[in-house]
Amino acid sequence: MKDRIFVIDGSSYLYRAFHAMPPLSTSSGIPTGAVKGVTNMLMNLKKDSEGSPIIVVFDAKGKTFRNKIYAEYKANRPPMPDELRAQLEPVKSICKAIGFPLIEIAGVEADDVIATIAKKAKEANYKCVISSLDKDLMQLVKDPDTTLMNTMKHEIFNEDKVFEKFGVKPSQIIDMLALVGDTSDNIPGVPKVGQKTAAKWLNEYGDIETIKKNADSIKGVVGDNLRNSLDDLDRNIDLVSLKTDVDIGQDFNDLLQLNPNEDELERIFAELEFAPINKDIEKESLKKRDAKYETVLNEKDLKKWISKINKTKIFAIDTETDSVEVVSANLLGISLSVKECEGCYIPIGHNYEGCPDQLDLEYLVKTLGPVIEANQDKVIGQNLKFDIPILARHGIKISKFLGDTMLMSYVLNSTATRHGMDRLADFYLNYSTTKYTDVTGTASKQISFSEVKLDVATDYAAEDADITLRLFNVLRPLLKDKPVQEKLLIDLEYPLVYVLSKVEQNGAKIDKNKLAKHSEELSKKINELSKQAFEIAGEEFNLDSPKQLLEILYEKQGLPVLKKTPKGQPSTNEDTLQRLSEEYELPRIILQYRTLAKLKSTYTDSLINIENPKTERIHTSYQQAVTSTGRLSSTEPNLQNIPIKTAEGRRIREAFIPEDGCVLISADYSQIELRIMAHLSEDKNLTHAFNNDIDVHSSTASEVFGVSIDDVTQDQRRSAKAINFGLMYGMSAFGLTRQLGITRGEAQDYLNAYFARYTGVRDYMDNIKAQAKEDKYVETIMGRRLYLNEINAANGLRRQAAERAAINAPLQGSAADIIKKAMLDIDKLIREEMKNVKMIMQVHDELVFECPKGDAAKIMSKIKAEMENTVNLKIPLIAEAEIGDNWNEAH
DNA sequence: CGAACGTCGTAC
DNA sequence: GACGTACGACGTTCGT
Repeated sequence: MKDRIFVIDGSSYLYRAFHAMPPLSTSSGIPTGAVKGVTNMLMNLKKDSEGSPIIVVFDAKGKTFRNKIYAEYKANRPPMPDELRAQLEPVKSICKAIGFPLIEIAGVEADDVIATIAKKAKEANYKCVISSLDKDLMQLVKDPDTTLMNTMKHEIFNEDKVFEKFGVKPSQIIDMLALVGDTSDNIPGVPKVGQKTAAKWLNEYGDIETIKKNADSIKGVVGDNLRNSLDDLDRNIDLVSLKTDVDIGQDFNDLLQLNPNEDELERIFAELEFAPINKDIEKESLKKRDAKYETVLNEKDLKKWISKINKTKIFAIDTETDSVEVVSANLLGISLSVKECEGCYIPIGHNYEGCPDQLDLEYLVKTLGPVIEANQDKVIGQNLKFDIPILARHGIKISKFLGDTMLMSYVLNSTATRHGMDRLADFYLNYSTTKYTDVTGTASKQISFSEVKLDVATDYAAEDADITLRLFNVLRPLLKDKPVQEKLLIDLEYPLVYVLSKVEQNGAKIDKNKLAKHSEELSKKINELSKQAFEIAGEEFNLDSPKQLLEILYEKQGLPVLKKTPKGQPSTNEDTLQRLSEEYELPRIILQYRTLAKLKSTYTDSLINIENPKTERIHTSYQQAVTSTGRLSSTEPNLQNIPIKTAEGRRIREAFIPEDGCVLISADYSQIELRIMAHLSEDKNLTHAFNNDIDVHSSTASEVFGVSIDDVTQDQRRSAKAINFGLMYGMSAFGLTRQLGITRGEAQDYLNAYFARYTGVRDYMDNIKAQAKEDKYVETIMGRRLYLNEINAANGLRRQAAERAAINAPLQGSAADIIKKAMLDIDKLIREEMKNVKMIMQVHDELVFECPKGDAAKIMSKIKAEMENTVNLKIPLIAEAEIGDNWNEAH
């Protein structure tokens, strides 16, 4: 048996790439996302194939023999989207230029060509690997020398694997497909028969002929269906059986040659503005195997790397630690990379049976530390907000850096992918990284990184530095094409890394006793409520289980079903229970139970648990590259959703306290998103209200309800407030109906009245939607972009959701930009003239500080002024600040 | 037994 | 289906 040949279903690659990739395009607007995706996949396969022949097959236009058998074949296929059609020819050109033979035969489907090639390969003594997961092609695996491969996962479908996946042997695949049918090809199967049933029958009877003979012994509706479908089955078999005798128009041996045309490839890449990708993929195909990672264990090797750092223009750094807690993690090692595919790991804290001697931490800090510090403007990393403070605590101070790949990716496209390194490597480099849990294990079997053997640790850690460097080299040119976003990155996000890091490390002090006492009280009330609920229900059940709850409420108690969840279950959410509780006791108790259980589990208990034993404060982690709009998010704990609306909830805020002798200052932007709406829309009425410091909701009420501002009732103001908020979220009349408990007609009247008075807002909303449809993105005042892939989607629901996001993102995102800038400005103020002030929290439009009692009034007014002057809008920005002995008092 | 998903509820 | 952005607790389901 000779070597393998690979066969690619080009059309399926194209569709997969089209859906997997973001809608990239050239500067002139030619779509290129799918081309890039396919190119990456081809290059990847080329690398994996180790020089074996690769053949690419495309579907050609025209009716096939299947249309003769069955006129409706593929009749319901939607046409290829224009954006994809435009990328078909470039993909083919690239295939040819890379040198892959390309087959496309009019009136024959790609699957039949592939089947024919597989047969010819067999005759020529080749193994055939088909890069596809198409279930129609699975029938070919009946030959042990033919396999299918999931290229992304390097998973091979042989006979065993097919059986595992489909429950039948490859030789039974045709029969199974005939029984089940195929909605996407418009082939009707036996009604109510899916893969499971078909597999059951085939395992029992062996093949479709025997099933037909025994059709009478199959019971139930499916049995009837089968007996009614017998005529269709023969036709289906003909439809799903692949032809292996297609005239492929050329000699098989000619297909085994690679005919690359590098000049042509370069030309196409230049035309598609792919230049950097070309280089990287070429390198990629060479280097995954060749990457050289070394462990630095002695002074001589360390000196070598020090020299490399001094000579290079860019180097990547990454740290390994024994914990993810920045304030207490111990450094276990540092990895470096100065050149793609090269890297080192310098362990200092590994500790296991037989571990070689490592360099001393003190020595490392003394020798490497100054070199890193002197070369800090060459430093790049992935999420340096973690590494910089760790290094600083061990004596290596990096006070500025060249780049952070996580943030680069985030400003380029906040929604293209998540921005963890594993995802970025996959997305931008088509590289599958070694995962942390691959070397440490998971959960109960997890070991500390310090126990990971040095060779394994080196491969993992040095790869991290290497990949960071490679990512940087790919991302930097992409950013050069987007100077506004690059500026946002360098002027806002990078310096913010230091501020966030400091806020996280400052942490917030909590009154644990107070929380514990509160928790105790909650327990008692929760127990009482549970008892009451069980009494009414007549049995005990888990109040936390929506499933059990709906059985009790709707089945046993027979309450009316007012609303269902998206999955069709009767809903038990707050809204529904609220309405039910007007008439019934049980839902009212459950609502109370929920409120208290939530407070206890999510807040009191969890805050106590999460206090850091070393600092006796809680240190949240701010995520700088998570939200689509540019906001921060906060985890472990989430400090951005601490209760405020109810008195019981506010008790949690009372447990956030200052150090002895200090107070808390809370400063929050007043109506910042509405002000941005006024700024962006230049709406006369909205602008007037803000310019004259008129309460904006009262002002809106006065306009909408046509009364003088002094005559606005509480109820009118409440309605106006709902309208103002709803508008920023793209809310419809329906949403307003629910919010205010008014009729649909009334809600529509309100909205009509609003837009009649606020024409600037109306025009802004229309314009931003139109602009989004044109550009596929919207921008904030600082040029942060949110790409809206679904803004032109055929699916109305998704399209409308994207339209609402188009309205909301510039408002929410601009507010995020502004407070981020305010944080930088205030941090500067703190460093220069208020060293005794700590910034300790950010909650979207609010900043919380801790400072000595005596200076508080002065500090507060400085902070307020800084926040109000951080940007110049067409309307004034107002910050409201207060001082308190706990967060509840200060806010 | 852990990962992934669904439902619910908290914030701005 | 109908209001944007998040995180997390808890239960359930699914696959190893």
